Amino acid sequence: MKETKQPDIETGNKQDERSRRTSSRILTEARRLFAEYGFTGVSAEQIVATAGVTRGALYHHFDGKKGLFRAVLNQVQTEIEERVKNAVAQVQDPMEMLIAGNNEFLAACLDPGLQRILLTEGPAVLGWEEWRAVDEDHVQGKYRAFLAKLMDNGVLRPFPVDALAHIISGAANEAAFWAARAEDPETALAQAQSTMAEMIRALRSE
Amino acid sequence: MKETKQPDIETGNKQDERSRRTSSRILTEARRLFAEYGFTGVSAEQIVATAGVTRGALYHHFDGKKGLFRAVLNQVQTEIEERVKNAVAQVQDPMEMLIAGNNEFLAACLDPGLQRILLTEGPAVLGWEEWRAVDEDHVQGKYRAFLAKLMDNGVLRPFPVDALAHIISGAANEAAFWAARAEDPETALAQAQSTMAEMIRALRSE
DNA sequence: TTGACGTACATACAGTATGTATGTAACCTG
DNA sequence: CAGGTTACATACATACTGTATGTACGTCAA
Repeated sequence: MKETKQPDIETGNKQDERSRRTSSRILTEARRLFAEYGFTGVSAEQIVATAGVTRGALYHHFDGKKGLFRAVLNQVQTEIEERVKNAVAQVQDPMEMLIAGNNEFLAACLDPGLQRILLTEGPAVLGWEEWRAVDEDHVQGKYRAFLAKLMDNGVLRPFPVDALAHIISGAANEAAFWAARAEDPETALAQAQSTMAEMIRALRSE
Repeated sequence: MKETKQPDIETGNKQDERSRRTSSRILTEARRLFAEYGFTGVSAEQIVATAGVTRGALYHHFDGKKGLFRAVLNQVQTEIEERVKNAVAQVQDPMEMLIAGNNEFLAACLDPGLQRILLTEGPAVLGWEEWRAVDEDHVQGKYRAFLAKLMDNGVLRPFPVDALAHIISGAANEAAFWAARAEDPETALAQAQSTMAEMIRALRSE
């Protein structure tokens, strides 16, 4: 059976132990290599070679090279979800939660490897729709729901919530690209964060 | 000599005539097929076959498959540049020029094929940097300069201009993705346009 | 006009990629 | 401890890219 997802907690026997180690090593190397060379820039053979196995193992654990990429993307998304969740939990004001989450997302995407997997390769390899579906499951879905709540509560002025969610998300993605490549990424990050924060605050009900 | 650019106006002799027809047909078919299947989803052989030539012609006129894609992207960008320029020329108020240009860009990107070439495949095939460089030559460069002017004139509040330009551009790109896939793209487009317009207006000096 | 040279391709070939089918050793289970 | 299952490795068929080479046609000077 091809995974792509974690196989729900295995029993502790020897085969499963071996399985997990192998698939985990493939996943780790795939992430490293995809991050550096992109999906088409690295061959399945190179990935499994650095992981010390053959392509047989890859096709056993994942649904081909594309399935492997999917698994890598899910891992990346899960990590970002965690970071954003933690950042948001540290403030109380709803408006500031929005901004804190956005700031943390931007900071996370400063890593060029993560950025390439998530933002550059993701949509091209999986197609925009599948890519968005993955995102929806991790951060975008909750983000949109939160926006809707803020509008219901009258904190934000009324906007078409889907449109607004995509606009902000797209802004953040591109800002992250830019910041990561700037001469001084840290300064650029700060500028991106403050500029987006000001734009978001401008959406408040006056 | 590999082109990628138009070969400056050829003399009207028979060979050049043949050359132009061949490269033009390859370019046309490449655009159609890249738009529908993406860069990796179509082989060079398929492109030249529908164009009625062989891969020899492709490698003669373009710098390989990637060079062909570059040429297609440039064509797409040139068309968008033209559309946006015309739309902007129809209004006088600087603030409205900004919004009119943005609206027109969003409308242009409703076409899924154009969208795929420009926004999905572009960054993945060429890398974000080269992709941005192409964009810079066509619309992004002028856009940024215009933003800077509006800030100098005090029409817009002061922002880091690079950050702001990328934020707005990224917002537009993602809004276009969303609108094109919405159940009702026309309504979604209108929502994306009005929402972005409101956000842009919120940047004015009060 | 003609013959030499350049242009615009076509064809052939080599290298590398992917997916699949099949083999096999270790493991687990009744 | 036999029989089936799991976790891979190996072998193979197919496809795609780039390059090297061949060739017919066009062009131009003598």
